[in-house]
Amino acid sequence: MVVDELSQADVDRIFHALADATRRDIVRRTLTQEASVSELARAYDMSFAAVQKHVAVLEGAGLVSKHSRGRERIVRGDAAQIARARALLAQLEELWRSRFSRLDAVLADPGPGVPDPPAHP
Amino acid sequence: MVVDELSQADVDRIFHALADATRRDIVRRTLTQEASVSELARAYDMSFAAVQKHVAVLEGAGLVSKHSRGRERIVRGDAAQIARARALLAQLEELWRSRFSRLDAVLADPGPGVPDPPAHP
DNA sequence: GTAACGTACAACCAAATGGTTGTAGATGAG
DNA sequence: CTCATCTACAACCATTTGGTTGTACGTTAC
Repeated sequence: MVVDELSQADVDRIFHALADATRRDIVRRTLTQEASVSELARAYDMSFAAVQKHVAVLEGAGLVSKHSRGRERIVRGDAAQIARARALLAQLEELWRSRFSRLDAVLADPGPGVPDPPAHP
Repeated sequence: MVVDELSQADVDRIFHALADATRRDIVRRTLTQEASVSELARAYDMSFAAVQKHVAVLEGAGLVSKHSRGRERIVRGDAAQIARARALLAQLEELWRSRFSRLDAVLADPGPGVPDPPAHP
């Protein structure tokens, strides 16, 4: 599979979730070591509820998952979802590398530096 | 340089700019072939001003650049900025792959393999 | 059992977002 | 010159976002 099934709305959610420094830090942290929501909340200068909301945004984007452990909710970063986002960007770059394959532009505009224009009888 | 100088606010802008399907499409389009703002505007079901705003967001994030050509403003996608965003995601993934190397007890990290576990008498 | 902890969720608020319309300035075409 | 085109930008509006506080509930510790 080149890019697995991600709707535009899914991609919207992923990039939106990554467009916040606190959320990126939560992903970074929970990728290396899972943590409870309150452990995360202690790390940032905002209320518990605010951190809870950030985690919810990340979870909605599939960038972290939560599971229960006693009374705690353990948050774990999902590297696979990040890999999907990276693949999307790689696709864009690939599109750029192949930008000259649009040959119909050549017909209208031979451009400078074309030493040997094709003769057409 | 591993990651060139991008402030957190820069990264915020890049991912926020990518968190919209119309904007991603503009990037896709202008990566393969540059286009004027009005050419772009014709492609979407919204006002010229709305497209103009999207282009401004992309430009603020460094994902496209604009230059004048007569009375037109030509928009061109910037693959280098996309590469930077991709590198950030790659960094996160790398962090994940090395998540077991965090043995903070091991101050002088001997690296993977741990050939000689310390004896404690 | 009771108290403390961890979480969920609602209600509220200021600011940002994404769209609109309208106006005005440059530039190219006839 | 005159007119149409392309762009910039302001003003406005509904919705979303990112934060707050407060309340309620399940779980662990004592």
